Amino acid sequence: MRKRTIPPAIRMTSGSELAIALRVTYLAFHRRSDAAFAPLGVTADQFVFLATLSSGRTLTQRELARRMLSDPSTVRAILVLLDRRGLVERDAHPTDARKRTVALTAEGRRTLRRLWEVGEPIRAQMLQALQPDEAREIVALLTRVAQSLTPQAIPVGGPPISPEDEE
Amino acid sequence: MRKRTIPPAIRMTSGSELAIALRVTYLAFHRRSDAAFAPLGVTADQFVFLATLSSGRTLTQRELARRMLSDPSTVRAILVLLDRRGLVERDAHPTDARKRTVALTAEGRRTLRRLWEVGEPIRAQMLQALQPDEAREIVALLTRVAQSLTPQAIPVGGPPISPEDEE
DNA sequence: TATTGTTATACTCTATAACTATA
DNA sequence: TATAGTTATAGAGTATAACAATA
Repeated sequence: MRKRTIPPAIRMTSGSELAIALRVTYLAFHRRSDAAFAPLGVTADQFVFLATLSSGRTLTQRELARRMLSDPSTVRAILVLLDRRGLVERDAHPTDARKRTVALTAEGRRTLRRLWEVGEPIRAQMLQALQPDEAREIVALLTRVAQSLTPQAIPVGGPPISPEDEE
Repeated sequence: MRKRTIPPAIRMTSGSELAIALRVTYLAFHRRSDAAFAPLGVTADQFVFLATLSSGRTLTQRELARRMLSDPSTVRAILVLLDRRGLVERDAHPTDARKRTVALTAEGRRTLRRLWEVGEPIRAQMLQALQPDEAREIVALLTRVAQSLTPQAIPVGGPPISPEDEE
């Protein structure tokens, strides 16, 4: 493999290159995921909801909305769909009658397990394109970029529990 | 700065970490862009259409659909919106009466210039979170991941001209 | 008064299927 | 027959504003 004739330090990366790469990559991933999940009647976005609900303690809709960086009415719309499919259950909150708790049903958990399975090849394919240290690197860099865009510094959604806000 | 006690080589990066980082970062960027473009009455997705139309030669709707990795009817829906706003023009193809060419209007070009301007701070903010070599690195890694997901190997949308398919 | 969730409404993006016109 | 584009239709995600119930 020959050395490039232009030293890499000279070639500046523009913001739009990063924007395009980010967009193309995410969209490719999102579409592949949607296609893989479709036979199970679930979208990629809905999968993220289910995965979020499965990790950690029971959430209220409001907490879910904050966690998803979405509007409460958006969250409700998606929950209604998942409810209709019997994948989540919304119950009265034990101590605050305004709130509703959201939890996976047994079928929701079963479906989620299948979703993790059918999504695995896609994630594996992405990882195979990278060396282990490159995979660490891209996650670290993406995380830095995400934080630079959200000054409120929401940690990049680690799976299970985390010291919860209040309540 | 102290060394980590766990050598980084031991900690494997999982596919879901990459998936989450990709999603969170893209969504943050997309939402920020939408908010910045909203006063101009254009969405982030529409901006990508306009930018694609501005670079290189005139396209037909079909070519645009392939370029955007979208369905022709999706492309049409967006073009109708842009047409209504007076930002694009769809004319009869000179030699093939089935086709329609799509091009920016003068106002489309003016609006696109403004969109580049109002989007610049967001792209700059992303870049500031990275060293120049890191910016190159993340673009390269994202591109590799994107290509691993799209076996048809569509090059990651470089701006202007490229040796076009056929026609 | 502030908060949680719902309702009504609307817009964008997405895609499928049936169709027309042209090549 | 195959291709370019349209139409009709539908569903998913998004958000705003007005509202009811509760804290």
